[in-house]
Amino acid sequence: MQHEPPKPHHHGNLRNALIEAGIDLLKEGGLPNLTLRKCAALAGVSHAAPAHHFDGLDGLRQAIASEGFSRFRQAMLDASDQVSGAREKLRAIARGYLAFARAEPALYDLIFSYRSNHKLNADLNAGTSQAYSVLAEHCAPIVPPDTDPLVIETQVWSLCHGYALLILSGRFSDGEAPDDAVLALIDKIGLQSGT
Amino acid sequence: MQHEPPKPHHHGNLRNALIEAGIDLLKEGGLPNLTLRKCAALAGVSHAAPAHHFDGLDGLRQAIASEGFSRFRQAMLDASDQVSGAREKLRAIARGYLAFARAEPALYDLIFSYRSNHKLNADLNAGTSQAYSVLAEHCAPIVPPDTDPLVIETQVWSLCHGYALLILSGRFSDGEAPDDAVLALIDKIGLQSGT
DNA sequence: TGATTGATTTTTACACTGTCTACTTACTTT
DNA sequence: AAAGTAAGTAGACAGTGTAAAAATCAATCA
Repeated sequence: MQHEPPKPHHHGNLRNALIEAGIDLLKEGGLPNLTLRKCAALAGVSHAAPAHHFDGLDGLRQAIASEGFSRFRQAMLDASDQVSGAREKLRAIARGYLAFARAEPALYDLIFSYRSNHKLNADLNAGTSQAYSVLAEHCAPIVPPDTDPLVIETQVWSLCHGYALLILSGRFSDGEAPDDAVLALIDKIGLQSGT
Repeated sequence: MQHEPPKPHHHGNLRNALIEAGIDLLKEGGLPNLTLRKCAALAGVSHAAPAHHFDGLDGLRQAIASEGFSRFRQAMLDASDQVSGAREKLRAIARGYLAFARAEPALYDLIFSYRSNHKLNADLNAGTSQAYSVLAEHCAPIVPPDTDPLVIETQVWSLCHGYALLILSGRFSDGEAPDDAVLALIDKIGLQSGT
């Protein structure tokens, strides 16, 4: 039995290198800049290597999206860890959400670019579930007893998602996006309406 | 075989025909199905005609997006006209918003696919402004005296936009999307927080 | 050791796309 | 009627994803 680290081929760890190259391409030129051939060139392999590794362009995008969801989830968790209290943590989640969208707009675009008709692989499905779990767990404390948690989660998620996309669309000048005022609406989610 | 008369060469209203063909392509296969060459074939012209007319693919997409914004605006107005009262009309706007996204998902994707770096032509700019005006005018009555209208508008817009995209992502099974419960949050926008 | 085997990677080829240029047709103007 | 301009065509080119072959590499086996 060799305990030597495996040295697969020309390239040490082509799969990860391709994912990293793909993320760089996204940063550089957005979604349309992520092509199999550019990714191959950036990783120093032949143009057909990525397709074989990920079973086509969609597979590469799903692999990158899976990594993207992992980073997205971590951005939310990092923000949550800096405060305490249910509603404070929920607001922090929202701030982490927006921070990720602003820091990695193209990656954010990619992970939310899938529509219902797409068949997602296991990795990407797990990634989305784990990211959604973070949101759901932070919503749980503010769900009123007679309310479906899905409704509260969807309200929070919709507000963050929609606002993030309005920011990315360029609607607000730099530094003029009214984050706090807009996200203040989160504090009204889950409260009794009438009183 | 008769002697074929020379092709009309002058398509009556090629510009509109191409926009219509493009919308059909979107319905059929989503954003990636909208190509200059398919659009040309569907309109019965040579493959380079659309590029000449719209100055490239991006021009065609902007022209279609402009038409899309017009229909989007009309969908909101139609919904608003069916009810009366400020908050009722605002909720109706939201329902019209969702109805359009569900009816024309690819067109909805297209009109919101532009990022800040894109240079938009005059038509598209006007289209976005007119659509936003409908929202802003319906928000105006619920803006508290000491609040920036932009905040209220952004809260409503974010909620609708985010929720529409969650629906299109396939998160909810057919007929199980909790529209009313989620949009109930609109009723809490613009209210004094404490009380 | 030497050969085999199976997975990786390259090579080669093809169809499709946007764009560019030259060309032809149709209509307008003088 | 002639010239000129706009509209649409035809062909070529580089870039793209994909599929199939061919070549390379690492590990195993006799």
